[in-house]
Amino acid sequence: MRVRFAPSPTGHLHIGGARTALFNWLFARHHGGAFILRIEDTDRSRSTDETITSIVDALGWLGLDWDEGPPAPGYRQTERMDLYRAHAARLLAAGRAYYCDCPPEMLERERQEAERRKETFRYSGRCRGRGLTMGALRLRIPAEGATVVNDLIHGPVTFEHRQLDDWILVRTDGTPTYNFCVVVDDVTMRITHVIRGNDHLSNTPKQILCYEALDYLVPEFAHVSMILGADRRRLSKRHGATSVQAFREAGILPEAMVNYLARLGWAHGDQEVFSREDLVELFDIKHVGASGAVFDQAKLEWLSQEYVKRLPAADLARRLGPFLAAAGLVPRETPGWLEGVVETLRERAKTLVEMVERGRFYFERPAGYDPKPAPKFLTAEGARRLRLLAERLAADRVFTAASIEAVYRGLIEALGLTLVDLAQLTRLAVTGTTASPPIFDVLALLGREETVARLATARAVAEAVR
RNA sequence: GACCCCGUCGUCUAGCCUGGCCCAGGACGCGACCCUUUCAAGGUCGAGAUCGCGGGUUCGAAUCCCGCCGGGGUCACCA
Repeated sequence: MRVRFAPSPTGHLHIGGARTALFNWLFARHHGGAFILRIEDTDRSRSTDETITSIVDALGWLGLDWDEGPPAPGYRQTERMDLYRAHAARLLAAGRAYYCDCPPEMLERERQEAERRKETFRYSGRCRGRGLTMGALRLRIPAEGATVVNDLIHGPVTFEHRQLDDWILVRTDGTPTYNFCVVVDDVTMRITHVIRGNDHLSNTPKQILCYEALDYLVPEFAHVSMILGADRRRLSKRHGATSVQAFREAGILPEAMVNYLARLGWAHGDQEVFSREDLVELFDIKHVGASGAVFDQAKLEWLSQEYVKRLPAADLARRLGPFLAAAGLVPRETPGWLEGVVETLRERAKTLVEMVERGRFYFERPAGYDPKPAPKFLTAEGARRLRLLAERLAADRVFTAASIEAVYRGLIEALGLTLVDLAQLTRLAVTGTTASPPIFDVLALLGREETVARLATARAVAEAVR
């Protein structure tokens, strides 16, 4: 079995394209077939090498590796012009295609006329029997009968031939049209299953007729539904982030993206979390739903955190690296330190970006104190407590979460306080806010010196208030 | 407009082929409570779907049949 993903490089890889790519990849891996990447860059003006690179990067990030495709030559339509020419010649020689010299203005007039009569415009077939030797090349469509697309997701879909017209294979300037390229490419790449977006379903009968005219075997088709925005309209930039790149930058984990995309339209009973191996093993194109699916960022983020929670600390720490760098934060060199930090943050971050924000205080001193709780804690009494805390912590040689806790327990005992009082005061002093991971872990990670220094700073502020 | 696709909690879905186990199950989100040094995480409970609507078949329909409505896609010498 051979499948392909054929994006046109007109921008970043879109979420919908990513899902189509994923379904193709899963299908290939599940059946031990080949996954091919082909770049549909016929429309040169809109294609750039940057966008191709961007798509390739996005697929790489998602872990969708291809068995055939770039950078090997021959997988970009612009490199395959000879193939299209040869197939066009065959069609012409076999009488399955003919030249048409109807001027565009005339066709445009007919189109408007048809529109006025509230009819679908279809080419009249004026040049069918004229035996011209130049012009645009059109495919001769049988007038009678119907073509049925046996879609793996939708079941049989019938199209009457009278709804179709003799479409253009090759333009007057000699360039092949998209629908023709697709057929030639799929056929010459020996694609057995065409899994693509639902928006191509209507084009499929035209393509099938072309396969038949070429006397080729028709592949199987599976048309995946569209991804919709909250307003149930096709997902677009208007709905916010839609490129894979954007989610990557937002710190979503790729395994979450893959898991989420797979679950969007496909299900395996009640299971929600699937490893890549699970997906490869369980994926079945027949269980892909036929209806459109609304993209739900909240659920994606939930899944992302599921992976944040279960990834090995070292792995997570490594992945956090680029995000820390982007925020201008530098982790300590101490072996295991960043892993420890990440360990305290994983239960409170859905994305790597959120993890950086929530853990910022590990890397730099608080720029200020949260104005809401500050007046409550940074008082004369607060200053006294901070002094006592700093004194006792400075004397703690081991400085582990356990030893620090002992210091706190001892002090609340002596002062007749509860742990919250001291914990929140410390949080404010050390992180700038009253929400943080378990405070003893935080202090242990910060180290004795840094902790004492931050307590001293806060104490100075508290005393100044007085 | 024509043709084609789609229509189960707000959202993703299971169930539909092979009617009864479904006065519809799970998950996200939402609410409450528990746990608790804060925030989370976790646990428990809850609200939430007359299965798009209307007919029919049947002892019985989300599941089968017919009609309708709503949403989307395609109708280019664009891809």
